[in-house]
Amino acid sequence: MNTQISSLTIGAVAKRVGVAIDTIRYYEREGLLPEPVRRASGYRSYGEGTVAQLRFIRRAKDLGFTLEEIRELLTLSADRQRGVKAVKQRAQQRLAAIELRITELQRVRDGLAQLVESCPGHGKPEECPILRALSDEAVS
Amino acid sequence: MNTQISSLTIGAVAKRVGVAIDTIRYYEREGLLPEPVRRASGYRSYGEGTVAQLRFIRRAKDLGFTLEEIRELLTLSADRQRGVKAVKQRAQQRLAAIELRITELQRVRDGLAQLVESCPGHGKPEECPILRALSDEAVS
DNA sequence: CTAGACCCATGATCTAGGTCCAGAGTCAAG
DNA sequence: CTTGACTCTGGACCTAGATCATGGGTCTAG
Repeated sequence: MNTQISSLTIGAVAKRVGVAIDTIRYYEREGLLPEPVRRASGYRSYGEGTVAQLRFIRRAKDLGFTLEEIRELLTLSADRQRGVKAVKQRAQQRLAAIELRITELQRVRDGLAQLVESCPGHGKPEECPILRALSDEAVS
Repeated sequence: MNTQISSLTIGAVAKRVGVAIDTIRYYEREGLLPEPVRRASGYRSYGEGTVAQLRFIRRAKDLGFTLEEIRELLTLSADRQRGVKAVKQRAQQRLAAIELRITELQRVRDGLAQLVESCPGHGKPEECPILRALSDEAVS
């Protein structure tokens, strides 16, 4: 049960997860990874659990969580029972933030698309709708 | 034609545009605003043109242009004839980048929404689909 | 003429998430 | 036992877009 099956160097972990060595040490400093066991030489020694945790971190980051939020998720996930509820809440918050951002971007896209369409692509700068829109008041 | 109608201090310009004084000086350093006329005291003296240009910058920023891109837009808009075409191209590029970003975010949203839906919000952490998804391999 | 608001230049600091470097020690293959 | 790859710590540096601090000069209303 308690057997230390594998012992990976930081470089091996980095390669498996596809992340830089410096990033691993950085996450450790930032409290996203626990301080690993050390060999006599001072080298960090990792097990497979670290690989999984590191993948967790990268995936959460891909979903747009900040490292701060991920640190919280990790704490929550360690809390059996109460953790799950809180994790779901955080995920819902993240979801809402993403949806808001999408809506914002769609507004921006629509505005910009209209400008691009209405610009002939030649003529005087003062007749270019894009430049006019950027210079004029109304921004909606 | 050449009359210096108004003479605004940096603070007055800042208030009109709704931007910090430091930001104006920063834009000047970064080459987004021309170096203004100075009073005998060394105070910067601005006309209405600067207010318009500053609003241009803020609006472009709201559309997601970087300051670097805005600097380019300003240069292009000063180039009569050829400027307009290039401006339109930049706007189209920006548009494409925004659309790509929207698509990416939609993918992320869909993934996260599915996780949230499938999580009961209670139970053991190892049964929570959110935590499982973050920990497990498949990321799609 | 003075108080308080404003402005000046210069350089440091901030956020986020890392990346890079120097100088020294360690490991493993041959 | 050497050589080359790897790792260690501590701290500096990076991007972008500002923001803040310091210590001083200026403007203007009363």
